[in-house]
Amino acid sequence: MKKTPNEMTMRAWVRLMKSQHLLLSHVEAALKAANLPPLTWYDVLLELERAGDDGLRPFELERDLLLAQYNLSRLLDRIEKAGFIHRKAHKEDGRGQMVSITRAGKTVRHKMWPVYGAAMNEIFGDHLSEMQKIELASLLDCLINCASTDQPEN
Amino acid sequence: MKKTPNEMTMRAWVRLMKSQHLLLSHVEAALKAANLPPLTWYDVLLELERAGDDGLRPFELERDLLLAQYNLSRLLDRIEKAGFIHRKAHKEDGRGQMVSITRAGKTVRHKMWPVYGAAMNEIFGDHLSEMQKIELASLLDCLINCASTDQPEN
DNA sequence: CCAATATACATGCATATGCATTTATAAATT
DNA sequence: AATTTATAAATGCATATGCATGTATATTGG
Repeated sequence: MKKTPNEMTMRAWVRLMKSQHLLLSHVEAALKAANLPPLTWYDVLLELERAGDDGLRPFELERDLLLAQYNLSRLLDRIEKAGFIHRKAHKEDGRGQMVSITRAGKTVRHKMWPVYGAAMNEIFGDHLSEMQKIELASLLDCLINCASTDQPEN
Repeated sequence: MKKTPNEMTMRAWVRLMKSQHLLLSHVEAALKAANLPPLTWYDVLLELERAGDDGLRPFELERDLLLAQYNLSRLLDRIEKAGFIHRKAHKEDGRGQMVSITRAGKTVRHKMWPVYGAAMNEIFGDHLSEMQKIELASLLDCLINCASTDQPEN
């Protein structure tokens, strides 16, 4: 069924790409304006904060955040260099490591959230009703599930 | 009204980011697997093909494609180097130039479309009904309009 | 007409991403 | 136990992106 998309498919596709781009740029710009790290750092820090003191293995972060392995490896380098995470060798698995958030990491994440959240509301949350958000989330959820099951990637 | 987003806002936000990421990766991977240029090239080539023989000014492309100026400048470098576009000085505006698509550019765009289209259908089009696509497009359209009017960027 | 400012585009430098490969260890197979 | 295969993570190299600034021309306002 390798057909070419119909009109409505293309319209929805383009809007999805464009809206995401606009919304993400807005939030990134807000963070930058506040002299805070980029959004990816927030995602990592949040995962780690939720994971508790033991932290997570990089490959777990990789799956959760949909990041490529080499990409995450270097992202962790940067965040570590900034002092927001801590890496140590894994006790049992000699190949691996444990990544945990530091106190400074928690602090910066807490400083990021109001900026992130406000920007999210401003560009997104405030423009849709609760009902619309539910509909949107449901439509996208369908896509995400299909994509995750159909596709080999992740 | 700098409030923190509510639960539904966050759910919808995350899904929007995640779905776009999954869908886009799928299409990019399909193009790469077919030894074709990335999606951005397609967008540029399509705009130029639609624009006709005279082509477009870079700043017009910039607005249409939501690309940063310096970013577009280098993108055009690469596409030009590949022989898919042609740049020449603008006749009246000494600062500017005209960018037009070459025959090879048209050819490659035509080769890209079936791959792009098939991937789009596979990961997106085929998983939503026409009605759902209309709903989705409409919801996103609202966001795009708000973002474009609210925000200074573009 | 000329100085000040704005617009169009390019570029040096830092950072980020992708790809392929490498290193190290673990698990599985014989 | 030795060999193969799989998994965890890092890295050299190419490409892409962002930021600030540079260069050239155009426009505006005195």
